[in-house]
Amino acid sequence: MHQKRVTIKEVAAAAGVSTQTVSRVVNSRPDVASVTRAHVQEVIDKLGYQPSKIARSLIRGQSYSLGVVSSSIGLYGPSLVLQGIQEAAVEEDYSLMLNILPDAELFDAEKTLRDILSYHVDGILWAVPEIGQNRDLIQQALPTLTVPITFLNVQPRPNLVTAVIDNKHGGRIATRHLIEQGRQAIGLITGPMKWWEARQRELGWREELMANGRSIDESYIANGDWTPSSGERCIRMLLEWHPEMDAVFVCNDQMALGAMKVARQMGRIIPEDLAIVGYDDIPESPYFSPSLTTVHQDVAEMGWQGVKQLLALIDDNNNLGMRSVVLKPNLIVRGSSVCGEMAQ
Amino acid sequence: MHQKRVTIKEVAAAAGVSTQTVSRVVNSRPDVASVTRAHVQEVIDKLGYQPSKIARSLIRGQSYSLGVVSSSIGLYGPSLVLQGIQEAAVEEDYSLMLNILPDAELFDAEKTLRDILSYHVDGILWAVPEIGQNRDLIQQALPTLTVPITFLNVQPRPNLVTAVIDNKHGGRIATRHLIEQGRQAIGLITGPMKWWEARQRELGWREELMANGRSIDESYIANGDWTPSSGERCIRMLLEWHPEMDAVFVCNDQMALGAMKVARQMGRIIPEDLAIVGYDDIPESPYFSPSLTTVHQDVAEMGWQGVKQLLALIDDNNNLGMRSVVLKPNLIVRGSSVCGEMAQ
DNA sequence: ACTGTTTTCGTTAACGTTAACAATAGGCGG
DNA sequence: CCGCCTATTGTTAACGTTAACGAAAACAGT
Repeated sequence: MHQKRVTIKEVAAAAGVSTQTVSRVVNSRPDVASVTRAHVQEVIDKLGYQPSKIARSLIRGQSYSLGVVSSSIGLYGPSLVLQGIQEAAVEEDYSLMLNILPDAELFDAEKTLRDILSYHVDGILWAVPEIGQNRDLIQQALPTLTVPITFLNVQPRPNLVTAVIDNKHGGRIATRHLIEQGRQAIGLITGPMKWWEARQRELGWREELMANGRSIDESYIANGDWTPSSGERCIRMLLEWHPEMDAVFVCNDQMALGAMKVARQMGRIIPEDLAIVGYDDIPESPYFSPSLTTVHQDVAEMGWQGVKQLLALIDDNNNLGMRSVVLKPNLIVRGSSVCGEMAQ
Repeated sequence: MHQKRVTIKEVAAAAGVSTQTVSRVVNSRPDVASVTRAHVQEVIDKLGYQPSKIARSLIRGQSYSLGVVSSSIGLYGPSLVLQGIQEAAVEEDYSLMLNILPDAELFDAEKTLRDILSYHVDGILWAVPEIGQNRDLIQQALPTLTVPITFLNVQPRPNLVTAVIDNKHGGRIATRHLIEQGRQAIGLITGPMKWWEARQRELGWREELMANGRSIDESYIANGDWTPSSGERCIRMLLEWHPEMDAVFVCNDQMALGAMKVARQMGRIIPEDLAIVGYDDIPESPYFSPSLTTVHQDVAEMGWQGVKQLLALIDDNNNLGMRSVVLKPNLIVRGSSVCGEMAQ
């Protein structure tokens, strides 16, 4: 029922030239007479010929496709990363082989990579969050890799090309803001501590407090798991143990949502009694009640940068220009942390 | 710096057999002596040989890869669809070539499809929302297609294989619920009317009202654009014009978030004065204040179904079993629509 | 006219794999 | 011991394309 592929041979036959000449036209080589070129092009258009990228990649040893390994794109961050990757790839005329791991902690890295490599991708983008020891899973497979690889949002390591966001800095600016607002007792609701990103955000909170001469009370920390319900649980715990708490840095917006809801139920007015700063700047956060002050990070840009790096690695495979990229997040101040005019 | 690909020839040489024998081992053909098979397998493992899927697809005319065209995966729905597609693809041992359109309304369908086809995909999944006339863009390119295609969440049409969610039904059950709660004046905040899904949800609202003998007042409708800020704008308009309104069906959760915020600011108590039902069941909606009653649809399942259909088309390309799939959404009742025990 | 240089085009082989067929060896019945 | 069948392995060609080389024709300079 479906049309058959049009091949270069059919075009050549129809145009009365050799396949090589057609190839030259397709690839805009200079050594074709302009009359011939026009004629061949005409036949190409008429037949709707489209060169086969896979045949081409066999002979050229380059496929103009990248493998992307991602995970949990149901979350806002990861799906934006993917979007950034795609945009950069399109711009550079690359296509993407996608592989979404169903479980970011437990996967067969070897199988995944082999699978991707069997499509002769020119490089691989590793966009899986660093959780627990999941980096080890891929670490072993690395030496067998036949193409360059770039890592997104993992702990930078020597000999690894990475594009990351400075989560620690994010934690610092969030905390700094609360200090500047005159808050005295600043709590913390973390993400799952297995996550590198979560640990960095916590570290930022610690460092900023210390830098301002505050002491750190470990019982000011509650461990969440990114979900709104964990935010509820954590804030309840914190406020019961420490009724004096007047600010909390919540390590993502979803938990902040849950935390604000419960805090209100417990009689706290936000931001007067309790200032909240979130993290991620999800599209909903400006419309929380009150609107949420949060840390914004350009994850799409991170994806974009990862692609750029990967292409650089592909082009100069002696890794001379190997550099990691670090992006800084920035703070979006809204009503949940500032008393007065910004309220509501 | 990177290892070279190990080819079947090297394996054959190292094992002292012909490439064909290696091929037979790799593909688990029966006609290999078990001694030979074991030996070859050993060499394969030692060298880390991975058959090239692109060479294989050239000769076999089947690549075991599917093209996926998606768009705006920054939204919750589309990214879940993608996840469903991926899961089904993995299960069926297919890989995905991903193409995310930066603009769902304006794109070069011809170029996109040609691009994907040049990788010899076995089929294409069209997961772009139907907006305005964007279906026409691809319609023209269809006859030139060399592989089957399946459409996700578009208006079902004859001769098209589709997997869709019954958005009209979603609109009906949302509205029915509000009627059952004894609401008298039920407003509507729509999505952008260019979207097929948005029109269906509106239609559901209309039909359900009519089925219950209610008259329809066009000024009870406000047109949003999926964003929370449009929800704010719409609810303000509706409540100013119709202070008697005691319920609103808001066509997605993000707009519902904005609407609830403004309604509260305007002095309405939810759900006592104003009941709200949303649509999508985003992860945040249980934690809105009050928690949001909403229509849940299994978009991942839709993606999964689309893959199943596509594979069926690939296998029997005379389209005998061509069938479209329609999934029904269901209502999640929470605090925003029910007075009493569910409050808060 | 002769040689050298371009310009233009074709031929051959190769990328990594498998289908189709051919070939070899061993087994078995007579 | 011969012919035939079966089990196992090898050979050749092909998938669609391009690199590398070669060849023909046109042109120019002497």
